[in-house]
Parts: sequence; structure tokens; C-alpha cells
Amino acid sequence: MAQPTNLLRERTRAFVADAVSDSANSQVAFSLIELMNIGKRFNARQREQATVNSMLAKLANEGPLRSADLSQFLMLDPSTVSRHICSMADDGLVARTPDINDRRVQWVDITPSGREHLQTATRARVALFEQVMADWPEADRIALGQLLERFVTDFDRTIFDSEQA
Amino acid sequence: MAQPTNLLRERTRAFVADAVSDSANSQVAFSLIELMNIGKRFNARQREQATVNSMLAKLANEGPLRSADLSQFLMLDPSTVSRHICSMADDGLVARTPDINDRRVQWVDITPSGREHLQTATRARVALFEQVMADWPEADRIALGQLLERFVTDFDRTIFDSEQA
DNA sequence: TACGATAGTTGCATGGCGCAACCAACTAAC
DNA sequence: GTTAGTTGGTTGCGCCATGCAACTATCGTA
Repeated sequence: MAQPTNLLRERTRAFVADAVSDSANSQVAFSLIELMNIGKRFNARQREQATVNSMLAKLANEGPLRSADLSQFLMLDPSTVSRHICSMADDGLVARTPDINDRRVQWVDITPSGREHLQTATRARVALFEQVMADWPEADRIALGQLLERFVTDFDRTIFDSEQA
Repeated sequence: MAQPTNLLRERTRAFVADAVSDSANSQVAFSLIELMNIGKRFNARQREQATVNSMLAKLANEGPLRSADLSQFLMLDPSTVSRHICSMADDGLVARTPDINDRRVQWVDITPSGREHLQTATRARVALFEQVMADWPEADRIALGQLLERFVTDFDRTIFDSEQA
């Protein structure tokens, strides 16, 4: 396979620019689309882990959640999330505790074993990113981190808002 | 579902920082992981399209390719790619032309219809990103675009190198 | 000419996923 | 209090993407 060259990237950018009006938006959108594609093919290697890790990360961040919360966040069918939770509970990665006031609800939370699992997966990814950005200046890494964090936050809010509407 | 707050993000960052040593790397890695998770759950909605669009984008950028090239790029089994190519050829998105010198090889390329399909998908994503970054200053959008482009390039190169080894 | 290597395609099993149907529990109206 | 409707969550079922192994066809080479 031919390695991507500057010429090819120029062609790509021209193509994407064809699809949109604003060129500043087109470049960032093009890169984001490529990054999501990267995420997809990188996850393809460890398909079974992708959803599990995403769930574990969400639970690690935002304490106990209900199944419906995870379903909404992951944009997956409730049945799919339910099956994942069962499987993860069997593996000891999450624990389910029934709600006192509403016995239909079960609160799902990450276990110490789940945190360990998540940390291992996170370390692997961080190691890869370190390798990719090995010769980046520190300032650029910080800048990318800050911009990405804002993007992720705004993305979550945008999706959240549009789903409420 | 509770909307992400700064407090929660702080907790997340602390968790990821636990998993790595360098804090500058940890923030950018954390954001990148979240972005890949976003890509996954965003693609979950239109599952069948994700791989197809990724293939179409690759073909649009780098002219005719062999099935093995796409297989390596997408990190998918040759059989999977073969089936996708057949299906996409049936839909008129790609065309296969046999190689003159080596009759085992078939060169796959995107058709005008495929370009149209890709542009539609690209426009949809760009529209979403525009919505997310609606109130960003122009300079930040440009900066993110440039940093991401470098990251994608370096990522491709890193993966490429590690697969050659 | 014969044998190994390579490009690509099928047979088959696995697993994630969505939809629909379902059950249990809560709420409200009477 | 009883009944009807709603909500949270779980199964039944089929679909589809994927990987592995086996296969065919072609190429290169001894």
C-alpha cells in the first residue's frame, strides 16, 4: 500500500472542500472524519472491547448509572446494553444494586476489577498515542489536548440538546 | 442522564492521570480516547455505512487500489473487504477492473456514484461538526484542524511502520 | 513441468446489534 | 382499592459484519 503523501492529502482536502463551503471548517472536519475512521479501524482489532471500555469509562466518570443512561449515552438499544451489563457483571467488571425506591431500577457501577480492566486498556492506548506524538513539541500536545477536550464537551452537549428536542 | 460537568471531567482526568505518568500526555490521550468513543457511538447509528464510507474515502484519495491494500488500511480480514467490495460494486459505488499483467489482481476504484454517496455522507458529518463548533473562534478551528491533520498523518505512519516490522 | 507463493473468494461459526414482545413495577384515575 | 396506562429492563428472534480456514486461480521459479 502506498503511504500517504502530501499530494494525496491535498487531493483529499480538495475533495472535502468540494463538499462544503467554508474551507476552515472543511479542514477540521476532514481531520475529524479521518480520526473517527482511525478509531473505527483501530477498534476493529479488539471489537469486543470497544463498547465495554466505553461503558467502563462512562461509569468510572459518572458514578452509578442506570441502564437507560448508558443506552442513551452509547446510542445503543436498551437490549444491547442490558446484555453487555449482564456479561460484564458475570466477569466482575460492574456491579448491580437495586434501587430502594423504585424496584424496577438497577444502578450499575464499576467495580475495582473493572477499574483495573479500564486502566489496562487506557494504558495501552496512551502508549500508542505517546508513540504517535513522540516528536511533538510539548506545547502542541497541550494545545491539542485542550482543543479536543472542548470539542468533546461541545459534542456531548450538542448531541444531548438535539436528543432533548 | 446527568450532563457532563466540569467536576466530572476533573475526576475523569484524574483517573486517566492515574494510568500514565506524564500529565500533558494524559490529557490529550484522554481526549483522543473520548473522541474515538464518540466516533464509535456516532457510527453505531449507521453501522453499515461506516466501513463503506471509510473505504470510499480511501479510494477517493488514493485512486485505484487492490483489495489487499484496503484490507491492510482498514485492518480488516481480506474476506470481509472482499464481501464489501462485491456489495459496493453491486450498488455501483465502486468498479473493478482486472489487472493486465497479473490476472489475479483486480483494481478497485470509486465511481462517480460512489463519489456522490461519499459527498453526501461527508456533508452530513461536516454539518454536525459545524453545529458543534458553531461558537468557536476561527483561529481555534484552524488550530484544531492543523493539529489533527498532523496527528492523523503521524498515526498512519506509526501504524504503517509497526506493521512493517 | 511441477511446486510453492500470492490475490482473492466462499463455507462456516461467532458475536454485536435492533426490533418486537414481554414482564415487573410504578403512577394515576376512578 | 382496583384498573388502566406508563416506564425500566429483559428475552426471542433474525440480520449482518467479522475472522478463520479452506479453496480456486494465477504467478514465479526450480
